[in-house]
Amino acid sequence: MKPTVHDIAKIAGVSLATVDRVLNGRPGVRSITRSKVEEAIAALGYVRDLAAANLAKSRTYSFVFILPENDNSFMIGLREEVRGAISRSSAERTHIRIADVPPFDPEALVAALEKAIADKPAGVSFVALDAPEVQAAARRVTAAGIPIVTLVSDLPDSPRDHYAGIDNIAAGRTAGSLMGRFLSGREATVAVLAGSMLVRDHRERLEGFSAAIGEAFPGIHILPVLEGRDDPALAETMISDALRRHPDMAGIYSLGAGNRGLIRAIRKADVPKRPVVIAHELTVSTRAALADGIIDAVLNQDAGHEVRSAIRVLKAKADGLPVLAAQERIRIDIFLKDNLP
Amino acid sequence: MKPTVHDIAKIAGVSLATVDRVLNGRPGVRSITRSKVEEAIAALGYVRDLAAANLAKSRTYSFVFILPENDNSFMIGLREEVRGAISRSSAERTHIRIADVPPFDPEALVAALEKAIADKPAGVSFVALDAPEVQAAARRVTAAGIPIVTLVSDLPDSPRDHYAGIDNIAAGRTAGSLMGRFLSGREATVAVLAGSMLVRDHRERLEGFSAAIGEAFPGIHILPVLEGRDDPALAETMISDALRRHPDMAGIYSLGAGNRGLIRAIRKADVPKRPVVIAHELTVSTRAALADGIIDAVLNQDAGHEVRSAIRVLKAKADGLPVLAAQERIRIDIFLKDNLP
DNA sequence: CTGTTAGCGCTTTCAA
DNA sequence: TTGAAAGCGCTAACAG
Repeated sequence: MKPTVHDIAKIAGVSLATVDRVLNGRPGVRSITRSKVEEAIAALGYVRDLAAANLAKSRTYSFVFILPENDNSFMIGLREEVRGAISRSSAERTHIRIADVPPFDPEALVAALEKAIADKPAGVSFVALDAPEVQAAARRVTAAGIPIVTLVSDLPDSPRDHYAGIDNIAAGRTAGSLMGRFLSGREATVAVLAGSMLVRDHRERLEGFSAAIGEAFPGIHILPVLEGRDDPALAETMISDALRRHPDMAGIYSLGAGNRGLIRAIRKADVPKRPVVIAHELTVSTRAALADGIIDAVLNQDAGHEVRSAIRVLKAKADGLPVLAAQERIRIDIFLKDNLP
Repeated sequence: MKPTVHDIAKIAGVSLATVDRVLNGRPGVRSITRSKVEEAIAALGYVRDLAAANLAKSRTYSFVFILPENDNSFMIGLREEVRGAISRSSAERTHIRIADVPPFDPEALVAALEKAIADKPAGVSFVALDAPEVQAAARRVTAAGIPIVTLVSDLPDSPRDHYAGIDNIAAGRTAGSLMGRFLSGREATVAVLAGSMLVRDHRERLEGFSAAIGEAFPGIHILPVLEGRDDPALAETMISDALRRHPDMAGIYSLGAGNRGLIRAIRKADVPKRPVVIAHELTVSTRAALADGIIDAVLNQDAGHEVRSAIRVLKAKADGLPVLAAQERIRIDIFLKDNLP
């Protein structure tokens, strides 16, 4: 039989309450008593039954998820996943609040973090913006003893406990390699469509893409980045223009959102040969374009996995437990039309 | 406050024991009483607290995992993952037994299934072999009320509750598409190295590969399949021979195991240009070959995910609970040297 | 500083 | 056919 607190109490010759105090590092135990209990714990190889403990405490983990009110499919999907987690709250002993913030607004994010601190939740998860004031706010969250998991976009040089998202440099490199291979390393001109170079993810993807191309495919020439602000209409205009100016354009890497516009531009384009297109995030539109052969590959991060992982990690951190690294690694999914889920 | 059995008892005007009997569909309740209780349950929107129930029952889920004593890296890794799960047993309230069976031996698998039935576990998971006697045995497991999750290799036309593994036809198609794209659709000869055409996974991968090539890359000619029995030494000989006979060979698809031999053969080969190589399963050797540029892409199934998923699903089935399909879908991971984990 | 006692939400004898 | 009461493993008052 698995040892319980009773066994410890018996062996150490103390009461349940004292065992509990030692187990939970609460004060008010003579060090001599404490060590007797600790010996018994070690001798028995005791491991606490978290479920029973949570039952006794009628514990629910309260978390705050701070999400940007972005209207692209990916962010909408991410929010949907958090809602899904909320609907499973009772079974998972969680209480999750979604805090909405305007996109790309560090001030608003800081305010939301302050509000979260006031709530004293068991954990906070947010889509980070790479700004000093956000880092400072994150430090305050940590100082308040609240675990942090950054979601989708990381906050380096901050004390966040975990990042639930992909390695964007690696994603960019992957896109670069695929582009190079699909173009067979021949002389070619490729365009890059980004949302904004102010966003860290986009900068990193571009960095990885350029590096991979530069190292292995010297014949490929990358045009200056087009910043489409993740806006379909703007993306459409920019890509149409670019295709007109460079009718020989052999490839397009779309590393941000707004792919609906990109897809429209390509469908309408009057070019001898469709360019190789690699985009990010599997959405209704990119999926359809992949199936139709308009897009050649889609790199994806699984929003559901990210949200579930963030919750698991926050729980573990709240309980001071280790996480299963392999389970929490967010993959860079590569989808061709052949392996669509 | 979340409603509890006490609330139900109060509202229905019965005792806890009766509520419990209704909740668990146990006999000995007048139908009039039963409906009173059911009304109360519905009115309150009651959902049972599984953790509390398991505590009261001091329940542990006992599972049997039947694994082939195969000595390739993938199977070794799979076994390692099951061991990892065993080491987490106490926290996860599971008791997992590994049953070893000789590989590719339907009789042995059937015997192991029979033994599992005798154990009366809460669930069984096994790497299926596609044989009628195995299907029959699986039916007996189901008849005994034991949930089944097939692992890595599926058993069609059987009543298995779930399959924790990848879609091998899609994997083959993916390999085919990548091969075609990497070869730019030019005239080319490619070889296929399989373990055995008697294994369903391998047949399906070949089927998908051939289909994808046939549909989109008519210039590519696929040589007759080489059956290397997942044996490195044999694979090495076969690939070396093939490269000698076809010095112009442009690609190799290795859809089984034994990749160490394949890699050695390629390293030693005296050919003008290295072929494009696509292999399955990320192992120490395929990983190194990927990094060195010997292998161009590796398709992988995450053994850790498969095992954790199998356990989650078996638990859910044992409790009659639904599963989160998105969480349990095993992806076809595509690794280039740029997105290695 | 330490122990007693009453639960958390559910299940399970054992009586009635 | 129903109910009372004890208990799963742990925690949290409240006394001493």
